[in-house]
Amino acid sequence: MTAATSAPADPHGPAAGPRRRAGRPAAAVLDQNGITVAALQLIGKSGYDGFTMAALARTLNVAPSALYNHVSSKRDVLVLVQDHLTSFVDVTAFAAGDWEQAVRDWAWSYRDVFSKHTPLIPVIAVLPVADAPKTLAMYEAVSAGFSRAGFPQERIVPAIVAIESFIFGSAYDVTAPADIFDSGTMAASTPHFTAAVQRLAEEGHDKPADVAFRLGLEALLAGLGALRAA
Amino acid sequence: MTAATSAPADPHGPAAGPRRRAGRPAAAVLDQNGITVAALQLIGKSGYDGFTMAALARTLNVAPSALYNHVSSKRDVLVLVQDHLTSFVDVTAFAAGDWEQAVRDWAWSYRDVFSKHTPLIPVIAVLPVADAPKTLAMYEAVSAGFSRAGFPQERIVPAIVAIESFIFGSAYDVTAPADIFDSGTMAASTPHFTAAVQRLAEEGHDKPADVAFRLGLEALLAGLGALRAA
DNA sequence: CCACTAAATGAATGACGTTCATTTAGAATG
DNA sequence: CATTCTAAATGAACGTCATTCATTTAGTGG
Repeated sequence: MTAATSAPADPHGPAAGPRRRAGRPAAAVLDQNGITVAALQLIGKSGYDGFTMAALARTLNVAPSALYNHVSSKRDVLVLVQDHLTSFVDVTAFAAGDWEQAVRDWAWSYRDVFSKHTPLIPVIAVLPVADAPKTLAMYEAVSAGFSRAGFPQERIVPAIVAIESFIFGSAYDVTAPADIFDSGTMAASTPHFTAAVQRLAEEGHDKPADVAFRLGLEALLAGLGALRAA
Repeated sequence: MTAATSAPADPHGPAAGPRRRAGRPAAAVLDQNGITVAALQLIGKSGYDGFTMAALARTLNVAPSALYNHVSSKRDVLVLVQDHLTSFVDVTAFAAGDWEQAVRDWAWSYRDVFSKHTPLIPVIAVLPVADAPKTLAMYEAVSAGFSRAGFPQERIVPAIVAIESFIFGSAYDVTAPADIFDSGTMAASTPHFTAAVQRLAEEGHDKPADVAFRLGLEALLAGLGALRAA
């Protein structure tokens, strides 16, 4: 359905073979990769509010409608951006030996990448992997690491999904306002919660989102690591 | 900023005291509670795509602009809906003794409620608790349970946040298409991942989202439970 | 030179959220 | 009872978007 889907499978990177049937016009001003890069730049400069098809077309010196020759919807552009971002997620540690440390590195970098792009989370979370080749490549690296670490085959996907779910939720946390737990006028009626918030504020020097992420990730690592073969 | 914020603190429920200074017109057709209930009904019938201010006004037999006397934006309506939904999350088990089972019950019901309302997740995840009294009440019940279970004070909030992050991410999973892990034409280049997906499909009888949620939740329970005082 | 085609154009469309000047109608005041 | 005040509702705008479509443009292979 999406342009990302309808694009021909491209196992050897963006520069596909020149297989065309008929006369072809001049080198196109636009292509999916150019749109993706321009979109990412625009989002970086204007945020997701300023990211409109008109603004994207403007940065490419093109009419808005021209985009629809290469992309079937705005959501399609977001899918392309999302997949591109995924290539910035660090999976290198899965090539080495230490499963725990590899998951740690992967999870932190994954969270960091998407905490700057939370509007993409509703897209990525339900996107078929076939529509996102770089995301699929990430899954391959991660599941290879799980497999080598002695994870039972039938638990690999659920374990990855569980960690990923935690990552997505945690990415939102990073963007939450600092006073999100301030009870305001209702503090008196919520003594336990208010006390807990207070104690955390006294104690903590790291950012609250990082404290929670570390705590949850280490718990997951401990709990999931127990599934590995001895 | 939001109407939920600017609404007067109301410690005794919706029926506040009749403190008015001057003449008051007839009983208003609209109020925040009525808007919230109508919004929830509309979302249930038409989904979040069909949920527009115009459609909401229509179900209330009112002009769209009339809504803005009681609510300052569409986001405000979503905040009201979100807070209302939170009252359907089950926290009763925290009153009993078993911390693990209480967290289990809470987490599953929390996920089930919001898996039908994933468009609210970007809202709820970064919403100050002061703007959502029922959500705050939930936190109070949960943190009281953690406290009684022997959790160190300074870890209570991070632990709740971690579990909640996992819940939000998992809520998206529930809505993912069944073929989300189908590698399609790229299966050959992702052998480990494809094999893992295959094994899960053979093995599993539960819904994949439930398998992943159970696995992650039990891991979190084990890992976080270890923090409790002996 | 011709025929074909992908790509770009520019105008138009239809939603949608939101604003605002104006009207409405009950309640308090004297 | 008449006046005055005020919250609430109205209906007509506005501006912003994503998206569509008939038409034009310009290389390329035959």
